[in-house]
Amino acid sequence: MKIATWNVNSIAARLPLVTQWVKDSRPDVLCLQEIKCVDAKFPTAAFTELGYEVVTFGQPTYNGVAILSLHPISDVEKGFINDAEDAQRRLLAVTVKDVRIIDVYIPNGSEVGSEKYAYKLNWLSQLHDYFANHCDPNQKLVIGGDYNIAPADADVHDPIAWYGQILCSQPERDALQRLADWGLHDLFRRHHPAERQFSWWDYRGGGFPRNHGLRIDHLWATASLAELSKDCWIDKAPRKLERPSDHAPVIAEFQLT
DNA sequence: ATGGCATTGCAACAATGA
Repeated sequence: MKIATWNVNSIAARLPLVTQWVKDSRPDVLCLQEIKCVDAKFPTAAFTELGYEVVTFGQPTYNGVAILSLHPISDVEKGFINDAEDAQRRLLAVTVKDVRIIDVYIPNGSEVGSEKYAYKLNWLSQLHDYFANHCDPNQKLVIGGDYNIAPADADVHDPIAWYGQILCSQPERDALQRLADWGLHDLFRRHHPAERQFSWWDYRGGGFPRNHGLRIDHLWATASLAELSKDCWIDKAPRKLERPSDHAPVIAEFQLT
């Protein structure tokens, strides 16, 4: 069973590329972020034609998450428990084959010290509480998404240039560590302890050809599910195509019936 | 210090991203 995550930076702009990748890769589950459209405008039919069930939690212009699954989806939860109606749509949880799957688009944070940075740290705190109060570290659970945090310097092309900057600052990394301490394991690192690979490259300044990237898209799993994981990898191929997302998909394979 | 590139909503360029 393959579970994948991909920040597509607008599903409308990326539809041909995403459907082609889904046809080629056939993930059992795909968590999408930044769909940037309302639910009614999500191209659901393009994926049901490929055999997928689709759940969306969209909003116009910014944010929005969706999950595609080849297997039946149950127990859909949208957003945090006490979110206001107009809250930013960044969290979507489903159950597929007894695995709790949580799709997140963690806020970017703009600049360290900014209002958006405070919002990001608060959102991360809410995410921790969501796990602490609402999930069981002993269940099979995976959280996939654009975390907008490079967990360590090994996840950064130029750690000196990025030192203390947004996506790399210590408070962000500490917030991520709190989630890890709840009981989550970085599947890419588990299978590739020393590899320097990235999942996002800036559109500007030839970021991709120069491999000026960060590893900010992740699949983290509870221990019982991590034990069943066979590998986790980043597929750079779609980043090389015409009109790509600035993020590459991340995929984990599990030994599940 | 700034822009660099891309997307959306709007119908020019501002907001946002990372």
